[in-house]
Amino acid sequence: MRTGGTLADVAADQPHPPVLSAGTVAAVLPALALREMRLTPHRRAVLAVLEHGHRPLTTDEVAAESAVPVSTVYRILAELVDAGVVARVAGAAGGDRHELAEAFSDHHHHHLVCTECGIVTDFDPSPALERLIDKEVGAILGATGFEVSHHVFDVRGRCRDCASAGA
Amino acid sequence: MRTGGTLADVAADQPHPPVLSAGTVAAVLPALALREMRLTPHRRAVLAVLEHGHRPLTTDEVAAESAVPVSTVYRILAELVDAGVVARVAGAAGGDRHELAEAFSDHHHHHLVCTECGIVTDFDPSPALERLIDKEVGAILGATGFEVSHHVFDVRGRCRDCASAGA
DNA sequence: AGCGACAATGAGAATCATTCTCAAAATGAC
DNA sequence: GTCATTTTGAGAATGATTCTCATTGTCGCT
Repeated sequence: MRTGGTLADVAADQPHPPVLSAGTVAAVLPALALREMRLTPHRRAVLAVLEHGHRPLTTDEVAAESAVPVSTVYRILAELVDAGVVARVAGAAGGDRHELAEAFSDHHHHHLVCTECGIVTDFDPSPALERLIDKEVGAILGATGFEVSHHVFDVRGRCRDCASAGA
Repeated sequence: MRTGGTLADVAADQPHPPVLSAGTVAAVLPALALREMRLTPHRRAVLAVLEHGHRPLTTDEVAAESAVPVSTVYRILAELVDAGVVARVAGAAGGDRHELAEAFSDHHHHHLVCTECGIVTDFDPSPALERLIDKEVGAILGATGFEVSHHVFDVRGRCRDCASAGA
């Protein structure tokens, strides 16, 4: 083989398993090391799928795209959530979704959750909103004794597809 | 019986099932009528429990306090969510929770979700934050084609009890 | 008061996502 | 290489939620 192989040919050979970016690898390794966890091929595959998803994915989506067995995906996701590398996102329905934790991803963002098909998309908040949220959230501990770890700001409704299809 | 019965005695006979307030009944009836649903004793009991809970309750909590069979509670909650009378709240774990929808409850509020024990408490946002959120959310449709129905602003962390017990 | 149509109920079966189990395979240290 | 440890994976076990369907309750009508 490989006679007149082009880049496209190579890409066609591996349509599914995406590759984990070097930057993410560098960021993730120390976090895993803290827990004495290795960056195994499977974990790498799961992270790669999440990184390339650019939106929270269901466990099934991760399993399908990473070609890792379901039971292993469940375990790996749980471990990664534990290690703080992955965030669990409560979607509309059809099971929880996961995405790279913000510290390992590009930026702070929020979610548009479609209550019809359950898909979740990322969207960026304005800095002004974030500043106000942070201020507000900071006051909670004093007022209620509740120890804040982070906040979730989701917007629910119908995604463009469901809105145009539905009515 | 009923010889020297006092109010306290009567109360002791029905410690659990709370009563649905007249205001809520008035607000809920038209919403049910739209769906040709009746305000049956069971539905009334479920709503009463939610109204008196003052925080999102799990299905089991509702079943236990309303003395309505579990399978019926599931169906009733689903119907009421459908009718827009009840809101489903994604808690930390241990199943979804439900509370009266904002339109039928006292006010707009958000949630403090304890990631340790899963309990969810209501808290009030500041008007300034709400105004900014509304403005921001209003811009989403134009920018993304996403048809917003409402927003969810949850704060996650450890409740006072778990924080003091845990460490 | 009686009837008929339909809404509501509930006990248990069925389903579905998630977790657990445990033996086999991979890895890293020496 | 060899050992100790971590990771994996197929399937069983669990637990929450949904479904089924025969029974019961309710409303409108007479």
